[in-house]
Amino acid sequence: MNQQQPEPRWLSPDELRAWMTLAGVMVRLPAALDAQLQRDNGLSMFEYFVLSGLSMAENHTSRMSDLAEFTNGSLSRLSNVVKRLEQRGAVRREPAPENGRYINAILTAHGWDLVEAAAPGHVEAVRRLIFDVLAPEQVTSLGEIGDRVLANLEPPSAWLSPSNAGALLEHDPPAPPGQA
Amino acid sequence: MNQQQPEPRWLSPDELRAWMTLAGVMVRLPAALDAQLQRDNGLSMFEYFVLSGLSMAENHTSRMSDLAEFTNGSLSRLSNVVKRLEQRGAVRREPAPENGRYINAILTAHGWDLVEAAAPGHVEAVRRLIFDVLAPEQVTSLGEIGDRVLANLEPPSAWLSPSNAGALLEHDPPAPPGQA
DNA sequence: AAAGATTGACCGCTCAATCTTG
DNA sequence: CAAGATTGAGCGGTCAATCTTT
Repeated sequence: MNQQQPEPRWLSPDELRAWMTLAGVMVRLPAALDAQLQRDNGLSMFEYFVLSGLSMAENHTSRMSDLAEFTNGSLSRLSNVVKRLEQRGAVRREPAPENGRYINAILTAHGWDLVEAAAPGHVEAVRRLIFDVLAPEQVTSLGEIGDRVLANLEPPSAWLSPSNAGALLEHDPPAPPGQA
Repeated sequence: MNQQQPEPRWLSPDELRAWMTLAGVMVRLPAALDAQLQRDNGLSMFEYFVLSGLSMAENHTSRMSDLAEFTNGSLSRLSNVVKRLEQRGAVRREPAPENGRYINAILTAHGWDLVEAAAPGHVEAVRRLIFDVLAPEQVTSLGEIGDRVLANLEPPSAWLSPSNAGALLEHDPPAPPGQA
């Protein structure tokens, strides 16, 4: 006992500033995008990602687990959200033919209309809030930085199906609004 | 009527990838940092920012509005959180002497102990999850990118006191753990 | 028994309404 | 009456327990 713990490596001024800024972005940017979607289309960003993910998936169909991964959400959160989307007629669910444990979420025609209506405004907001203020090389840089950080970040335990990750997006989108 | 709406400017493949990555980071990074603080110190990141902000403020004191700005939170959220922190004995509140409309939040000795205990682990997590995987020039780049995006982002309406913004951090920190 | 998914109780955030001070 | 702050109702997310299919 009485083991001396190592002096913490504090952040340099540059790092501290970058971190404070990043913290601000992580809070305010999603809030701004959520506000736009909610106001114009009555959707949360999470709901939009669900519908958008399905719109890009083969046969507009995706297993709940894959969809959870795609949306960066827990399976239980997704389950709740999909239930509500189903009540709104935007999605339906059925067990996968090949294995009854898997549940497929399927975009309905009405769900398609919802994404299609929401996509332009959302993409416009993303463009205005992010890419319009960045130089092209900053976009590249942002992508690389994000990739590195994300690769170092395991899914917040209790999310996710252990086995097959990322079946989504491994083929090309059948059609628009595959935009995010 | 029948006004033709402009064809939406979709995202380029690079932009789309950057945005998907960023979306992942915005969800998973806060979750990871929250998990560390919760597990090791029983604090949410928001609570930590509150205590940390006070620890850096003059006399360990800050107006509720300034603190809300600093923490990127709504005044009402802050009010609820500070109430709980007060019940835990980490903070106390009193009206500002010069103007009874202003409420000052003040860090207690116990609150100081809490931040001091939590800071090393939190900073270590920030370092491990972000700066350890980035080259120095990427840190610079991240800071610039974040600044641009943030500058373009007004506070989500209903947050914030209209007048005096950012009284916090305009003087130098009295002491550690001023490390965010 | 394990994987995939769902459920419900708890907790915290949001929004609008309210209170208080100047 | 306006600015600053608080309150409470409603809603949505989390976590652990449960259900179902293999």
